[in-house]
Amino acid sequence: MRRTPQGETREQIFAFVRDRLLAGRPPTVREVQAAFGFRAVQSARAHLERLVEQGRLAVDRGRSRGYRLPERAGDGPPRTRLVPLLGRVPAGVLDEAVEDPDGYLPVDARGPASDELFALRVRGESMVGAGILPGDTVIVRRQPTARTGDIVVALVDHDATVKTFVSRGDGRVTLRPENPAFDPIELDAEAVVILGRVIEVRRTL
Amino acid sequence: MRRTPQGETREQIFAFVRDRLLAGRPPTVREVQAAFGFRAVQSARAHLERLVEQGRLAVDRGRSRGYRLPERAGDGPPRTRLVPLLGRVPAGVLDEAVEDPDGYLPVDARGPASDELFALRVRGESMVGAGILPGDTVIVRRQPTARTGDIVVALVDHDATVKTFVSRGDGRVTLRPENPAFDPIELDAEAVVILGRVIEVRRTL
DNA sequence: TTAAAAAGCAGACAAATGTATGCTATTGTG
DNA sequence: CACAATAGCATACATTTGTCTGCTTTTTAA
Repeated sequence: MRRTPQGETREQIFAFVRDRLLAGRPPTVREVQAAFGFRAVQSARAHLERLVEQGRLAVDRGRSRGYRLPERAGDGPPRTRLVPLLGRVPAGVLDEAVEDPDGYLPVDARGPASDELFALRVRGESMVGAGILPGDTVIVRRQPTARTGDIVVALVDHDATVKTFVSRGDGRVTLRPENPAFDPIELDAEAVVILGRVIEVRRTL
Repeated sequence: MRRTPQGETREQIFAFVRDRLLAGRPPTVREVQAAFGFRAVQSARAHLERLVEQGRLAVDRGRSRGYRLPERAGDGPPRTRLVPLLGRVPAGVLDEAVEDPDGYLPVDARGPASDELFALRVRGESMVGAGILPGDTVIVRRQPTARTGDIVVALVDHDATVKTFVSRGDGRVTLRPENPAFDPIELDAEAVVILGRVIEVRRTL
């Protein structure tokens, strides 16, 4: 029954449980017991219940491995989805490309439906002015239209390209690169095939 | 005993389990049973065991909620982890900041040392030249040292800042902004407190 | 056509797991 | 000091949950 200073063990228990939860592996009370060498289940349980009282943990009563991180007000827990990473988009046949992705990215998709998202690797330097570098990955929400200022993925000459969308009053649209070294692309509004809008940019270093 | 076409239900079960696992909430066999309206536990269990045979799921035998995503080498499904998003880092006490995060981000942590990650929101324009804009989120691997060229999070005047790390031969280091409007910071190598290295940059539009 | 595989049901058992009660010893505080 | 709060132990009990055996019906393939 060797004791530790007040609250110290509890901190370690919280860290332990938290790491387990972040790793997607909620622990049982007895796993906590074992991890800290308690000889009684209740020793672990008392700590856990205390953490719940303090609001640092939440719990599904009666369920196994029921301890969870409390959902902070406003934003709930991340709703992670896997989004297909497309190598290239062959001439607009998006559905086929989605069927055979290069891989999957985890995305916090609390907003839109998960099947309306896909990811694309950026080629070229035409968007460096917007902080989008070659090799970056963009996460795109599929939608056929866009508003001025949106960064979109559009089909130009049977190839997907990332540009800023600008709607002009005269029935034409501009796909604007964010790089003075590139020229804007002007098209008839009807001729523009928009695959979707960029909602996130990622870069792995 | 209404049947579904071969393999169809199994796909849905896999998607269900996968989503639960990605959300950090491994389901029980009976939860799968309930989710699909099976009248027998074994119906759900048979599907799950089949998915394990196929290598699409892994399982901790005898443990409750023991089904997991298999960790394949190479390009298997992403090993998603939730990484704490820190609002600010008060004077180097990183552990305390991790205890009370602003939220969590899903990260594909197939690489090494996935439990040493945290995320930070970038303030200021000092790194726009590297494609890191104000408001961007950086994902950081905790490490006390860095190599020249690494983009690091360092403590300068009790505040966390993102800069490019440059080690010079004379026992001093430079924290270099990637923006000509900012001046480099020079420090003694011993005086630099490096919190970690930036491994990913994210921007939500 | 016939056999094997697949999908599902029913019921039961055993292990894992959450929960409760009562106890001792230590620490902190008015 | 007295006393409450804290930390921990021991044991028991109830629920949850994983696992198993045997069965029926449909689909697939030899």
